[in-house]
Amino acid sequence: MTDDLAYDVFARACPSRCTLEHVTGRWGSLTLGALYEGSFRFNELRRRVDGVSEKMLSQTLHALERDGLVHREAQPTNPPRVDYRLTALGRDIAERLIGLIALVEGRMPEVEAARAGYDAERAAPASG
Amino acid sequence: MTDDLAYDVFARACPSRCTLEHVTGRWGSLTLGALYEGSFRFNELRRRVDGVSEKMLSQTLHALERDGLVHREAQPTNPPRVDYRLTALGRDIAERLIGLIALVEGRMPEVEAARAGYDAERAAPASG
DNA sequence: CAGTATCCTGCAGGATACTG
DNA sequence: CAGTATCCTGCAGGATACTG
Repeated sequence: MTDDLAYDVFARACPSRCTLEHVTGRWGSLTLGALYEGSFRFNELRRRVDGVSEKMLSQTLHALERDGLVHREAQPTNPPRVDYRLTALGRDIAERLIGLIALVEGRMPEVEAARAGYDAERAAPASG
Repeated sequence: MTDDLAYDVFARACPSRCTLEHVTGRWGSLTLGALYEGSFRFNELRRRVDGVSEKMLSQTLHALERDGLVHREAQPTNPPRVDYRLTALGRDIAERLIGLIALVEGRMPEVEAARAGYDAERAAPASG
């Protein structure tokens, strides 16, 4: 049993914050985003979720499956075929998450401008 | 200069993902949530954002200020008084974030049920 | 293919002490 | 009060090897 305990420890400290972390976390959000596009097999997901390792994808999918956001369907063939897709709940949450991401992305010009201003102020503190 | 470089390094890898991480990250989300309630001073925020250390609150506020989500207003009195509040952009983003959180919290019964099912299946694999 | 098991490292972030 | 500077540690998460 890898570090399956990870979410147990987490679970102890969090009812919903835990799920939120699965949803908004680095790999969680990217995985939900990928699965919002459709159903995928493990290695398809690995390719879609840029930069994710086997271990982290596996861990992320387990967490999301346990939370009831992702459905895992395994065919007992050889070689095995496993498909992952969002549940209804997962789709609802992914939608909101994507909404938040879209909002932030749409406002990036403002963010970039703020950053430029902030940095400029630090570079030339005399002008204040 | 503490680890101010942290967000520079980040910034190199991310245009919007970086901001997203500030928004959805552990302290970022809690800080936005707290500031959505009103304007607060540094130590007021420390008390409201449960469990945050001085260092992390300072770092978080800097990141959010730089991104243009939080406005910092310092009075040059002695002792100093500094107030933090959301900008218009910060409010828009906080609203969406809170919407996501509310959705997840509202659906926690489903999540808990899914977890119970998942765990039960693991505990008694014979019943499958 | 779809994972799990081990080992290892960087860095988020806590604790503590200090400053204008 | 509102922070910054230093030091230190646990753990997220990568790399690699292995399995049904």
